[in-house]
Amino acid sequence: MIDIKLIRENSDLVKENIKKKFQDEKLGLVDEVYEYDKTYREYKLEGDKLRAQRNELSNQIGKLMRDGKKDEAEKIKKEVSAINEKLDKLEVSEESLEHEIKTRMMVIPNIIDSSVPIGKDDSENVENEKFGEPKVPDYEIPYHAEIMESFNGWDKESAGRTSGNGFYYLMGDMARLHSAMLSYARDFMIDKGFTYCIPPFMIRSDVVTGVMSFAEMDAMMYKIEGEDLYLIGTSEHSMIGKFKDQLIKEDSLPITMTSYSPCFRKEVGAHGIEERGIYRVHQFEKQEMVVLCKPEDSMKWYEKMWQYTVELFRSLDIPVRTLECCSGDLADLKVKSCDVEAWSPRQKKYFEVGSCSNLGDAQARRLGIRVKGEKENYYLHTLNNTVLASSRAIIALLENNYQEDGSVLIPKALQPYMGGKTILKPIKK
RNA sequence: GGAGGAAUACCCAAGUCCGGUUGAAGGGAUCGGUCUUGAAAACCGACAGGUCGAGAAAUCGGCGCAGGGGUUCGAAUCCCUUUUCCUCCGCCA
Repeated sequence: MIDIKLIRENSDLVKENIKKKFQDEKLGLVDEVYEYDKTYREYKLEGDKLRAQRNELSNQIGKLMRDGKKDEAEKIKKEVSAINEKLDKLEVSEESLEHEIKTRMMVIPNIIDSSVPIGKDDSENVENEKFGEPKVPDYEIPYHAEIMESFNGWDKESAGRTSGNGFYYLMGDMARLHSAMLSYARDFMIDKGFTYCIPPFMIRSDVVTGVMSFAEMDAMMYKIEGEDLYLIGTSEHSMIGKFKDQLIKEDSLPITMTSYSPCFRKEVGAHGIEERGIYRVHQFEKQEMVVLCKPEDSMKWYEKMWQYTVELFRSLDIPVRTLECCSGDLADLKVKSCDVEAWSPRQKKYFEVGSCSNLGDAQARRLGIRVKGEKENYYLHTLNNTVLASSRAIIALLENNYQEDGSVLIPKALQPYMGGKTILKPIKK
């Protein structure tokens, strides 16, 4: 959510931004908000005056009653009743205007950073930088599901029976590898000075609408039946929600956290669950990094954060690149975002393993996360980035460390978490 | 899940039964000063947070005692409701 002052003072900028995001259908909202807001402030001023009058007169009644001047009090009571009648009507209008403004403000996209490339959709995202040599061995790399199968490492069929499409059992070494990578990612971030957190895996609807747009909510979130609770799609949701309605001391910034959680996603829309394997699934686990900082520091943190993920994947011998999200592909709350993509020697292209985002003050404004400033209070900036998402990371690791004989080398960094094993040998070919 | 109790400002806390100069006593903390070589203590003084609106500003006004709603001329105070915490009981890894 943007600051309504922007619409009051510079609505052209807001419109320009909507155009950059190719959401022209939302252009009208800006003028609507402008007009509603103008009327709302008129009504509020009038209402405030009436309320001030009422307060004044009620006080008088109090005094008269104490002095025992009942008749005079009764006279003023009638006056106040008349004011209240006017107010009742006015307040209904005030409230409905407030509502109209809010619903529009909730869908007007955040102002994107000037550095964001302009483009319609994900096909126009821009490669920023490559890290590590994207090698293609001269033997064929099997599909990751087949590799896992060769270790008796997964069971899709049973998961289909228990839970349906989009779920899986990880077994044996694959399950261990999964946990090992998450543990390694956790320790990696702890070493960077981030605070390790385990948050609630379910959150209320007011938190959900605070951290994401309605479009994202519909496509992602599982609702618990009969309760005001949603399964989180990422721990970012609970970690940002943690600060809802808080006034934070300036000297406690930046707040840098690395959180673990399972992630549940409906994956409705564009791609859906169509591929076999564990590329796109309803459930995975993720180590996340979340930063709350002063507005002027958020871009610095953005740069740092994606670099941490790159560093982590490079330490696992996985080549990566960063892909900058273009304006049209950027979610409405985001100021700037890039994906970290891992190399797939099988597909001979990169695929997404993480996403780093600067949300500016959008989440803070929606949730009321403010900082006590020296002169005045302000909304802080929030950022989040994937450290490591279990399912995608396993694919990247298996493909990039696959040997011709079907074994998989375990990168040095991971060996302590795998009981010292240096290689996994297939059980069946 | 059942039965009780509680929620007041940065923290502690009075006020709630019995509605009216209480937007809120008192204490702590904080800031300034006196004293001191310096500090502490003591004493003196200041300061009450937040948010919305009007205004060039000084300033003024609305809201605001966990959230929402109601009764009333008027609500921290009465009623309903939601949430959270505490105690006890039940269930449980």
